[in-house]
Amino acid sequence: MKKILDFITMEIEQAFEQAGYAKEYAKVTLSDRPDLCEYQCNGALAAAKVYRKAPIMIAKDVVGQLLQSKYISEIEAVNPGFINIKLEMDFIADYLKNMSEDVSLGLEQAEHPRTIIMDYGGPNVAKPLHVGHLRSAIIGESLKRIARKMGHKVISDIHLGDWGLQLGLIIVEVKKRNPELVYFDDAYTGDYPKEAPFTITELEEIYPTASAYAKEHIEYKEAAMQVTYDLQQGHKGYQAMLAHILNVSVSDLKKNYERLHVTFDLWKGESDAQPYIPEMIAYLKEGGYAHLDQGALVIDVQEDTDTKEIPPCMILKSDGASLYGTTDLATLVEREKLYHPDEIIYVVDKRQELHFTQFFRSARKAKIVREETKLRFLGFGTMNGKDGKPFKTRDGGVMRLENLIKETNEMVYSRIIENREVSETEARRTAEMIGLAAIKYGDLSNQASKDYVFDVERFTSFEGNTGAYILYTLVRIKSILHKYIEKGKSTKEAKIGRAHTESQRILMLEMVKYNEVILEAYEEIAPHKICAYVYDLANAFNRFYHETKILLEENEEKQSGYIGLLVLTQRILEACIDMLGFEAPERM
RNA sequence: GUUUCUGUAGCUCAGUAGGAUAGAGCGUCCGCCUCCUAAGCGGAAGGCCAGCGGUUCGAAUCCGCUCAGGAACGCCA
Repeated sequence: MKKILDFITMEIEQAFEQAGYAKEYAKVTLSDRPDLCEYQCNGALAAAKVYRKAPIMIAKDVVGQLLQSKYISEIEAVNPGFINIKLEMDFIADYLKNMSEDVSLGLEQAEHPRTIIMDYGGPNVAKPLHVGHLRSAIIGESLKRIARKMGHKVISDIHLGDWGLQLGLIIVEVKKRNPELVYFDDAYTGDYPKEAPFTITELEEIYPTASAYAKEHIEYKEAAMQVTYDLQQGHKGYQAMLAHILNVSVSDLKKNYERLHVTFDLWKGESDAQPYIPEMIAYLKEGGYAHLDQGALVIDVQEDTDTKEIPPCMILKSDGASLYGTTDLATLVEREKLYHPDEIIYVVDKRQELHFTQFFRSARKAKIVREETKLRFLGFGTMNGKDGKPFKTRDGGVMRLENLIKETNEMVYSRIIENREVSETEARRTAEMIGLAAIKYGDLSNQASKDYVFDVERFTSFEGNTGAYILYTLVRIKSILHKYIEKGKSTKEAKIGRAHTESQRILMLEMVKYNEVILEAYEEIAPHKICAYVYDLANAFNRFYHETKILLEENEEKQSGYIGLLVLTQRILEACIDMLGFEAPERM
């Protein structure tokens, strides 16, 4: 379905041409003076220079062409040269009718669906999820859902951190504690046990212990580096150990991501890229893309237009071990081979930006990706505490994600039982839904690239621009529709008609924007635009709700129109929050 | 040091392509439940858009400088 703006722009373009001006000036935008008009065109102001004519004259010429229109009810040229537009009511009503008849609510489906790999999550195995992982998961999940709604094929990959020194450290520590295990017996040739020699709880303790110990004891660290190297060279016992670490860790991670309603199509990790590395290194050397520098293998990525020095991308350390640049490139080799993506989006902490420019340039230079493959880096900002410093627990430690969710839900729960009389189980279940909405909405309503303040008090408050407000609006709609159906009426027969009041018209104008808002959020990889929209829509609805007695309305046609609006508003809100990654309860 | 991001109401944030009177929420103050969930709605106060200069008919937005804060800067990821 065409966007509402397309219809109007089309007409205005025609008018510009008929009046003798270039149609490039016919850009129509939402009005920023809603008291004066609904849409506006500022093209006459821009055109004034070129045509050496007063902008108001141009505007008047254009308006003169548009006195008859299917879409526009009022159009006016205003000093110094604005063109103010109000829409035809029947046109709005028809547009909404068409939206409700479409499964995708009139959202234009991609003509040529792209295959997009979304790389987000990126947790380390053997380490519990903490708040640092929250943003990547929330933002990435939302982008995935938005792109899918637009009709694209999205493959999400968690890209586990399961390679590198951390593995060596874990293995060395396990060896220190249980040297008798078969994994450490080089003479052993049999099968390795299926059961892991540790639980997730133990694993979570092993890594920090080892890491701390390595800082104090150089020979321990060297042993870990050796083990890392051996692992990378295919040491059987260590490989088996890695499999255990992965198993234990992944099943725990799955549980936690599920709680966030975050899912991945692929649970690949850095280790999966390993098989591609030797061949890739050979290719990079032979092609002359990489060279030795101070003993390390690097790819130069400096470009003439750079204002700063970009250090080369390091492929192999001087001891021959691979590092993150290596695995990232090798992962790209695999992705090209298996999925042939049109686009890859990395949702990663913005502090890694330099690494990603190095890595992207290397990939391009060495032709590891096709020229038309788009590589995008969405760097997100830090999640800070109320003090403006990186989020910590009360005693200054790293906050585990589990605990953050638990605390949020707890807070929401206590607010629910303050306000409503509900059963314990319902209150708990509702608290989980609101809690998730609170966290996600709190995060996504900020621009991803900026740092933001995570304030549980504010996010879980039941007032103002919060996730709970959106859910509450939905619950109100559901409640009315429920009662309407209880009266024996069917919502399916409801027909959207002309607006009878100002608040109804405002609501309808808000609904009509859905299409363009989602497209914009997709193109700019900006979920916060959906948050802003969903808030405006909820606002417009609540105002309408307040002024309109829907169930008491006696005029059948009016009531039918109201119900039609409610049903469509519900569908739009639900589609939006689905793209944000949460859902609404039946009651709250 | 170099590079880069950020600076908008007391606080947390929006601000669409350079356009009309810079918008929300929280907090403060004032109204509104005999009526579909008041977790709501209406209203008021609150701004030199960090500062200075430039481009333009017109700047929060573009350019330059200054100030303040954050971040990155080859063998960690």
